[in-house]
Amino acid sequence: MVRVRFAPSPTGYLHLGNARTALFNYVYARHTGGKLVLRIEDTDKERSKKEYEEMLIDDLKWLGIEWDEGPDVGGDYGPYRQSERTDIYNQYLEKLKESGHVYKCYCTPEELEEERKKALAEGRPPRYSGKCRNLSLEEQKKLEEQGIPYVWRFRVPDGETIVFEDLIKGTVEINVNEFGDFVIIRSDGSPVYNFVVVVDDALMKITHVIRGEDHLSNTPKQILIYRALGFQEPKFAHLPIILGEDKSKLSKRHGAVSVRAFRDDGYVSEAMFNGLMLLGWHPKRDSEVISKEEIIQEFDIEDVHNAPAVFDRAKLKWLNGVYIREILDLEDLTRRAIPFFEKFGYKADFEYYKKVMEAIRDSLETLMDIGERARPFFIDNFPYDEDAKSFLEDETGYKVVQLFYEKVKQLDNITKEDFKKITKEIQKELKVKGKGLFMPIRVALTGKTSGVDIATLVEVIGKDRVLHRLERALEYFG
RNA sequence: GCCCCCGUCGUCUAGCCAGGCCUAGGACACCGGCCUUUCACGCCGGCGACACGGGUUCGAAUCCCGUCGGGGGCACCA
Repeated sequence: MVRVRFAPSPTGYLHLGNARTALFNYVYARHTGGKLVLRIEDTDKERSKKEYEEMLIDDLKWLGIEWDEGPDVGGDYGPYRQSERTDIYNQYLEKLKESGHVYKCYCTPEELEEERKKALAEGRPPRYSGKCRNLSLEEQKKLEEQGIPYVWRFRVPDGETIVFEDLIKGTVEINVNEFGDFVIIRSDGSPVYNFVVVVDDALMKITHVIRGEDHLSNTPKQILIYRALGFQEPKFAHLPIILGEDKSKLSKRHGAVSVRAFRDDGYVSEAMFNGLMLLGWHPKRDSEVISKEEIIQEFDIEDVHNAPAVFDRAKLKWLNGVYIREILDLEDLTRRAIPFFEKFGYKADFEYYKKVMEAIRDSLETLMDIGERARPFFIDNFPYDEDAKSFLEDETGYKVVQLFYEKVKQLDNITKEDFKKITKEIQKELKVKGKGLFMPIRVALTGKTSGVDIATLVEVIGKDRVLHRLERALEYFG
């Protein structure tokens, strides 16, 4: 049974990179019929916040990711919040003490920082010197009597090369001399990531660790701990990181990079899911528009591309448009669009929103575009664009609108068909066609030279509002 | 500085592991055309890449070596 996990630290919104990692884990779990565990890595008290955890969960759910075990749903391997697992970590720290894999280190952060700088300046890898490695009990006692705090360091065996098979990267070899004895318990007694991640993954029976490539160089440290504790190592798969336009790791500097931001900007979750998957993975067929179900069916972790990917906003936007105009069901789409209508102050009932969405969905890329494209359906007293005025300042144009007004007035109601019939009549009577015929009407009804299909517009807004707008235009340009 | 990872159109990628089917396929973007009462949508077409240099081979995008380039990591962060 495959067991994978997504283990974010609640230090902010759900970042696109993390979202993608979560997605790959989720999809892999579903593909293999395994389980996905959500674990909150909140060992950094300085940065972790409870409200961030809720936002994180909310964003994950919105994206369509479902987990089988986690802080909110429970499970057999909890607790799923690291801050609640302190006893467990202490228990395993004891084991490491007994086996002599760890020792106390009394060096101060200042001392270490100095060593670090010196090493860097001399072109050596900045690693811990091992100064406290062989302190005698008397020496330790003496230091403790002076009230000097200590951390627990893991004793790294000298010169060993750790080799592991990464499902994406292939064989990776790293010599442990690259890093010195590393801290696993802070001076305040709290455990550090590299230690807890191993204890948790092992105890939670994680079989595949799928995470960002930025963790690649941590892996040997973790493998050392797996071995020291006698745990079986999981399989590792390191996903290439996501880059910004400038090819550096995607961060806030690159603009909106949280799932929440895209959601607020009118992106639909299906498009985010699809789009994020495309960063490093590709369906077998040519079309890149692919549903969650099909992805789950087709996905395999070993098919993940191994080079970093630049996040392509334009493509995600296009994909979002595809979902809006071709894939989502009208009713569902309308429901999701309501917050956006409201945001722009466009008030109406559901049926009306639905008609509007039907009319404009083909021209939307994001739900935010509703502000622009839906305006003619809601705003009656609009300004006339400068470049649009000429159509009504033109004598024939003005006559077209006058005649159109007369004809609409005689109808009970106006439908698309009526509109076609009327304009055809005007065409004959005034001998105008094409732009000369439609533009004056368009400008009179919307104030613009471009936008939604006019026949549809008049049918949706109805006779009274059409008349009102025409009167207003005739008066304005008369 | 050291270590690790990576290098196919501007971008995401297919192909690479099992060398010939590749005068390198698709998608986004861009450009042009068509459709259309407008914008958009849609359709059609165009532009455009195997980082470089050696080797192995009858034959290399695919295998090997080197160079260059990019990225990540080197915390009492995760």
